[in-house]
Amino acid sequence: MVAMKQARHPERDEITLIAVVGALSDPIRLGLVRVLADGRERGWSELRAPVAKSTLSHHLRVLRDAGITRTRQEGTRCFVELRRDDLDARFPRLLGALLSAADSDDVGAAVGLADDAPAA
Amino acid sequence: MVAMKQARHPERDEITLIAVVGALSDPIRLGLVRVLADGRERGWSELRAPVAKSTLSHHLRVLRDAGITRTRQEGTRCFVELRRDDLDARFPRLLGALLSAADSDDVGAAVGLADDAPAA
DNA sequence: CTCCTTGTTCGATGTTCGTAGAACGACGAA
DNA sequence: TTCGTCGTTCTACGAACATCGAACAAGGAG
Repeated sequence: MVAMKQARHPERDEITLIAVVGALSDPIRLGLVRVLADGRERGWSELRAPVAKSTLSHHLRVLRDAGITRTRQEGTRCFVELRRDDLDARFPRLLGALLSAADSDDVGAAVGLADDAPAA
Repeated sequence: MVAMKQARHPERDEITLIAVVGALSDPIRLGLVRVLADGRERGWSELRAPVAKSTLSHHLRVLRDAGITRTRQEGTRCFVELRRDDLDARFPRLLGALLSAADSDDVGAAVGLADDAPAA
């Protein structure tokens, strides 16, 4: 797994609003964030999205580059989690308001968890 | 002024989160929203943005189409205002959190008011 | 009526984005 | 070692987007 060369995790202070909002303006990515909203760390394979795996990898990279998620590697598996603390520190109430709004609109409903994943 | 043929104002219930977030992922548009955040209605000529007038017209249309602003015509002049009530009703706390975040990042600082415009 | 101002629309251009498939590298299992 | 799995990167393509200048239409001012 070519070792994630370029994909850095921005520091908390490097997170910009435009990058965050831009990343969340896509239904798939917002759906992924909704799935991660319970704070639980998820493996790639638990995530279900109606796109090719290369596309999913791309979306997860955009989220990571924007500072919205953190990725951890363990052997060949990768895990993602929401950087809720950093986001709340940087932009108070933004993530909460966004998630509430996403729930009421049911944005990214096509994104979900695999059947064998632990429930929220 | 070809009478704004196609640019409709979506009803409150037609406003979607994705359209709102997508519209606000551009620094110029977010800057415009910041300028309008005081609730005051502004004329086109009061708005200062580092883009050509046709581009400004485009950005204002995107905001209008997303349901973020309302445009009123008076003779040849146009006026914009924020649809704060509708946005707050549709997505509680979202606009406030977004504006606070935009202030802390000083997003769209290049957008402002003309010198002769009434102060905020 | 004749300008002048104002904002929209059109056409064009260059860029970014979402998407997919193929090839690759790293790890684990047999 | 030989596979098979997993995720990334490369490459490519169409769509969407930001931008501008020019042309245009509707009013207002003279």
